[in-house]
Amino acid sequence: MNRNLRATAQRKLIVEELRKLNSHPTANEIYEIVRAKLPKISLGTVYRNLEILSESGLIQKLEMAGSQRRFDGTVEDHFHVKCISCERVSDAELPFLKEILDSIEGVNDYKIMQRRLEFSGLCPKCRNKNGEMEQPEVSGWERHEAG
Amino acid sequence: MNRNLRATAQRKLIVEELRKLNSHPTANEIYEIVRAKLPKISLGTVYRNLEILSESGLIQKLEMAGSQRRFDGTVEDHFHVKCISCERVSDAELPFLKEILDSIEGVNDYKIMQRRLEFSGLCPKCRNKNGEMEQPEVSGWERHEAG
DNA sequence: TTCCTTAATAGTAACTATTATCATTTATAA
DNA sequence: TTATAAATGATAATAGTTACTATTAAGGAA
Repeated sequence: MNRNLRATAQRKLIVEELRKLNSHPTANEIYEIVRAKLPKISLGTVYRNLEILSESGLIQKLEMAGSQRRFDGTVEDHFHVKCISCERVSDAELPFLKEILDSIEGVNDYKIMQRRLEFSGLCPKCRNKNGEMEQPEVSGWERHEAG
Repeated sequence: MNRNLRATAQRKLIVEELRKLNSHPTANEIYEIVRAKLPKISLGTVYRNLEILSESGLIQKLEMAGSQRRFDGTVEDHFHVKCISCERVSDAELPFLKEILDSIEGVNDYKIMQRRLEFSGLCPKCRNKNGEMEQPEVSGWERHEAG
């Protein structure tokens, strides 16, 4: 299943730069970073390599709900927290929870192969700026009786 | 925060049809369904209403990792399981886990406001068709020492 | 009831993130 | 050193979603 990956300059640089970061950049952010050293690299090459590299298990592809795909130079399985205000993503180590989730092998007759847990909220910086956020409320014609 | 929603035929129909289903249709699938009764409705109207209705808490917007947005006529908070083969999404009731997750109010100095748990795997139908799936393996120049 | 204001609509264009295509270049095994 | 197939850069295409705009129609006030 593992195709033979050639060690191209572009590919090596993408892995190298990604491993330097502990942020979780998007394909486009990675493109901007590697372009500093390899100005002729194309965005398509970045996308293609991020895909191939994550398929091969060399990097991790993060598909967070409702947002753009991000990538992680760290392969170890961990959870993520996303700031709903500035969109940044941090790692969350919660071994206790990881163990509980991994023990769940079946739900509704599905054979479970992946468990994804993702928190979102306000990061320390945005928490100060934003104060509190208000909740929407239901009213009017739309209310219905029972679920 | 809750704007005054007018009771248009389009809006009422979208809510009504969505509440009939226990599948989790995409915007386009909802468009096809309501078009049967309101042939002149436009896709933009469907998108706009799904957005407004979920902001108002009348329906639920599901942003599953790596896939298209889906909608749920049920507002009650619950988890989902997605089939990696046919893409269909089912509900998962796991009150035990829900309680644990809700008790987590902070991670890495983030103030947690939402917890999303999402399983994926093979649904009963696809499990029979597909048998087992293979794992990718790492090899070659790319290996690096420690994380 | 009729009128008025403004939200909502249909139709369409635009946009964003991602994938595909293809002629050319280049890593690597023979 | 050369042959070959993987990878690249440039660009077009696609999918899903959002924005725009002239027109229609809720729903409160007169």
